[in-house]
Amino acid sequence: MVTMLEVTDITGAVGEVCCAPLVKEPLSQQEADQLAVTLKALADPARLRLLSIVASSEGQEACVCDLIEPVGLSQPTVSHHLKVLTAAGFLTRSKRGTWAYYRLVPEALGQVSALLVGA
Amino acid sequence: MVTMLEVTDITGAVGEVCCAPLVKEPLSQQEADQLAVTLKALADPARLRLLSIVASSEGQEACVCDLIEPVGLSQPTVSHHLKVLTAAGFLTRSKRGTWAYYRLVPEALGQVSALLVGA
DNA sequence: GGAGGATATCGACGATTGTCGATGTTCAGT
DNA sequence: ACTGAACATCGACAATCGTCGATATCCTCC
Repeated sequence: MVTMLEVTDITGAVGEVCCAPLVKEPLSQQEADQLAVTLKALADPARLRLLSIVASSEGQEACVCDLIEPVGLSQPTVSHHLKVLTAAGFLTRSKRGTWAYYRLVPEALGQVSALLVGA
Repeated sequence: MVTMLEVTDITGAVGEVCCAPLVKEPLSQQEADQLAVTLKALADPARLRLLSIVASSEGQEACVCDLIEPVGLSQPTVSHHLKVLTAAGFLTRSKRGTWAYYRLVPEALGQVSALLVGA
């Protein structure tokens, strides 16, 4: 069975669909599939909150321990959401000691935004 | 059972979450829920293709009969997706004779885009 | 008013998703 | 080495989603 999470180590799929303005010409099947995968990663309340918390932290990075309590979900669930966001290219992960720090990929949201509206 | 489609006649939820830059400050639970609903409407290959076909038609509108064959799905399924897009505020529906024409709401995508990146 | 065409709704089905508890893994300090 | 802490993975479960065929609704034209 092929699950979405198998693309985890692709290190971000946001940039792969490039410069195809949604409103200008019809999307191909592949373009639509790619963009849908990226948007699906964003289309969840918990992930949106996690992303916004990371984005508004100093250095635009935060460790998992600081994210669990604000979103009010279990640690495995938070870990899962962070993995999805990372696989989609919105976050990067770096481990320092026992802690895992997730940092925002600044251009990622902008690229999605550019795909929706014209470039 | 409460389904997502019961909000069909809300005539668009895109504008309701206003001016909350995702990257500036953490989203509240309600803001995240709203934005997630809107993004979920977008996060499907078939709907993205339908939206882009409508958007790139003359007058940015198209009737259902012209949409079925390009996306390669059954008529009920296309109808369903158009309803979701309309409920989310990306399309409007107007019936002329036997035909139903769906037209792009031009500002809708821009508002979502503005929510993702800074205003 | 009956027939046929365009679209919407309904009911059902398999597939995917979000969530959790339990467990595994890796690292720091003693 | 052992313990405890931080995080990831696993397996399971309920809920949601995308899709279809069948059917209902609405309109036009003869």
